[in-house]
Amino acid sequence: MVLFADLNEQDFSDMHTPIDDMGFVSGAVLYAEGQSTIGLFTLREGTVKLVRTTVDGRERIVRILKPGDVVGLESLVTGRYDSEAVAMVNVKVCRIPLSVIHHVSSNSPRLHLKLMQKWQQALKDADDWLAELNFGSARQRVANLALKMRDPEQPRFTTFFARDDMGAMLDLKLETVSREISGLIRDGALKSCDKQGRRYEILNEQILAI
Amino acid sequence: MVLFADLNEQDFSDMHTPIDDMGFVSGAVLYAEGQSTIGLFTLREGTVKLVRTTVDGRERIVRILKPGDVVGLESLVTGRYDSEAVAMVNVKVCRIPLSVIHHVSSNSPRLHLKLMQKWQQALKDADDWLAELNFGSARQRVANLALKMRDPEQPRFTTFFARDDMGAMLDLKLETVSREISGLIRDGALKSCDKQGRRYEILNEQILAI
DNA sequence: CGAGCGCTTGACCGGCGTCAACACCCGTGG
DNA sequence: CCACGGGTGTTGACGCCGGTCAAGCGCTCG
Repeated sequence: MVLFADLNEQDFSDMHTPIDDMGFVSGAVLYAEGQSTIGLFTLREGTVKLVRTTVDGRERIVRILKPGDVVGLESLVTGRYDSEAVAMVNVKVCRIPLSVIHHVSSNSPRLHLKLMQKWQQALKDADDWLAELNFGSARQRVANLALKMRDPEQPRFTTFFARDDMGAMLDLKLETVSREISGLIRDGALKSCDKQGRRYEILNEQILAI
Repeated sequence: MVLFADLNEQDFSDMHTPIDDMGFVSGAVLYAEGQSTIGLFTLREGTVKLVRTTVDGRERIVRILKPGDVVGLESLVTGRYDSEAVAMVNVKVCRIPLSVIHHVSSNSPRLHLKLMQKWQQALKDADDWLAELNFGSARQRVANLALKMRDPEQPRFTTFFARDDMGAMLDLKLETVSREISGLIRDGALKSCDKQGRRYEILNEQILAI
């Protein structure tokens, strides 16, 4: 498991509350911005977007979580969620009550370390997101997203999202995203693999890296 | 102190390594991106910018740290710094060797909690930075920065930075930043207090909040 | 087979970037 | 005390990138 991989038997025997295996369908909301905590989630399958709504009602995607990430980490400290979490596809998660984390982490240095690593990773992801995806021309943003979303097993392929989601990630309008993708295809950097505009093959990495 | 406020005598007696009180002049580099750790810093006075350099050589300011914040938290986990830290004014910091943190934190739940709070705050700051300052028109970005940088004691006043630094924060060119500030002054939202263009009085909060 | 949603493409316009000149502050040295 | 020079902030002119509005297409699912 994501958080409990390094625990020993003593640690496990300290847990009394059950841990729920849960599923959410695509588009389902795991929790809302500002909602008081119902525990934290470890993501087993699928992708989750963290969304913030600005005062003027526009939605901004601040991060994408992938399997192995923890969803709602901040509620461990504040008891509230800082953003909305939405399943981007059908996802599988484990819900862990805060009481379990609090109880075990005060006794297990191993869970402590794991939590620290999750915090560090989340912060790095956030900074990467800002530095790589929200800087420079529209072309560069889309290209960087393509590189960021490469399939770990098959690096020749990359997967995109719905165009308005991509716009909310990159601070671009969906039309601009669409145009830039078309441009990258024309320039021979990408090739479309499906008809829904999600999966692409990377033909020329150099062009994307500019 | 920032991290050790809640510790008891036992915790303190566990520390053997000295903690350095240090100062950096404006513009000095506390550490470089990728550098292996020399400990973490708690910021006592002044402001520090965290800078990332993109592959094509442009600089991006990912966050501003203020007194009470921890500088270089990530090195606690990875042993390296994820970004460059630069003093924006003359600053005073405490340097804490990692060995001290590691040793005390495995014995003190109080330090544990403090660290967790620092991680949470840093992550929230990062997400806020993205959602509030890097979204929308140039005018909105500058206005949001003005609100974010209000003086805690005298909320009527706010302090800006060098124009190119502001550009690196907001992903704007320095000329655009300058123009938008002038625009806000023309519209009666701000009033310049000094001749260097750093300190401004907020005359109309409504205009800034748009 | 038809309706609806999402993606693409086009035309046009405005906002921001670019390049340049200028103003102002400040430190330096005569 | 003033003259000078460099650094920083401001302002202007102009062009281009990306936003806006709109139409059209193709997929998917009823």
